Amino acid sequence: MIRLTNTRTRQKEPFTPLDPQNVRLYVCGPTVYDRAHLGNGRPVVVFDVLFRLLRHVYGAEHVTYVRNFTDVDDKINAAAQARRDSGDPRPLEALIRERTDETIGWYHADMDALGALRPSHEPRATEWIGAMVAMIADLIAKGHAYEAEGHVLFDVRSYADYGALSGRSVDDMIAGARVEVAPYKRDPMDFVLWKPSSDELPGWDSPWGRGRPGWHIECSAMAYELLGESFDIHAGGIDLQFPHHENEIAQSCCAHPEGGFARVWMHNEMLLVEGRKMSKSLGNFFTVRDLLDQGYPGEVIRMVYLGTHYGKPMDWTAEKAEQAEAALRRWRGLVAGIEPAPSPAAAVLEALSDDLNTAGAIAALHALAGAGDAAGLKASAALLGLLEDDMGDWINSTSEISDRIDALLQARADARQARDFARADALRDGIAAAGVVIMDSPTGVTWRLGPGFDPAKLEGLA
RNA sequence: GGCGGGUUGGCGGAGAGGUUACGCAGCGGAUUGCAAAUCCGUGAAGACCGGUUCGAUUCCGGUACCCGCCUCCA
Repeated sequence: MIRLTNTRTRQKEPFTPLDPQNVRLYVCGPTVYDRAHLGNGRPVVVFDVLFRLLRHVYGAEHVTYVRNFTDVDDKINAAAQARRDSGDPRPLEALIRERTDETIGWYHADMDALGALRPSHEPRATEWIGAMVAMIADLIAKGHAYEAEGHVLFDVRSYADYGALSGRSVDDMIAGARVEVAPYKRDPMDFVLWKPSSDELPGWDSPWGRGRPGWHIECSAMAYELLGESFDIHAGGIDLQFPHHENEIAQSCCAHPEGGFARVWMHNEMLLVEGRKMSKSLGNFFTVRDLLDQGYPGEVIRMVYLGTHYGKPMDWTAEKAEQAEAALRRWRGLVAGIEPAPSPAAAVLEALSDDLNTAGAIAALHALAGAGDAAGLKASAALLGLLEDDMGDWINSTSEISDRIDALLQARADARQARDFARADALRDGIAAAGVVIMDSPTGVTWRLGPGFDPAKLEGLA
């Protein structure tokens, strides 16, 4: 029995799919204007574990996972416009498409490196404009939206439950007084479904003239087309709870009052770096690719993400990465060449079933490792997307490095044989300082690469 | 101003109204030429003030501090 914290009800609830033959999950994906930063990776990994858990429980072919690409956005437009200003003669639409194609390629590469399975569908907003226009027209027809000065706006006063997800009333929000008031809005909280595009901006023809969709409508339209008017789980970062998810609910429930839209809402908490909010001004802003390029294996980053429950803020620290790497190296040594057990350990499955308690699941993995249950460890770790064969390349060294280390260890062995302990210890300390863990045993010497292995430090040792 | 979340041992980080979380580090031991690795053992906690209870770190209320959202944002 899976239990999930439902943001909508603020309670942990037993999860019962609408249709166990087709469990449906929607996660808000990235706006594709740049590399995914570390914070973007957290929901991807967290809800990838949810995807894996659902596949395990209901069968891989009985879970549908949709994650969108937002490729209509002013930042994308600006990036394309900048390219055009610098002399690129191609039309804006082509430049935008090139930019978003490139960014999606990066996104896939980076998320693949984190061990995230590809969703069942990854719709791009620009390919579903027709569905959005249809939904907007329907909302106007049903009296939930209105046209004003080329814009189409959602009428929040027409939907009594507006604000229910985030626990605010329209009046509360207006009292907050930071709402941008446009003269054509009936209510300051009304939000844009469609906005006009000038000639320098991408646009599509619509009953309201050439324009482009507002941000929120794409998720409503694509979720409806791919998952139906009711589905099981909608997830994303807590920062999306308001206004994005609130607006999605308003649009979807008004357009399809026969359905309930998402039954369970899940939100992951934000990410900190060394205890502080990640921001460009603090100089602690980095992308997943930055970390990968610095030599942090994707699997290590993934393990750090999963070390904190998704509902709490997660602090990225170099120390955590080091500990995760050390544990993974030990575990990979343990499971090398081992066939996974037919099913994951009950303790791991129970932890994950309890509101995706990944930290608890990792503790259970430690217990399996401690008990020497390599087959169980490998099968259980797979549920978390860890210790999988295709993610283990980072653990292996090249034969060149391996030969170098073997040669140094042979020199040390010779020195020990000659009882030249000063030289033997100097070699040992030098090898260890490079990040190689040396393991002496009665049957011989073995070694493995430890955290922070730096092959350059092996140079100069002899 | 409005809404929401958090505060656990040296550090990270879970569960549970009463019984060991777990990991890292530390300490003791085995082992070692000395170490490392490994194995065995081990001390240490729940912001503050009240309340409920036989009993609360776990439930309720308040205080303090921290954080997020309310504007593009995972």
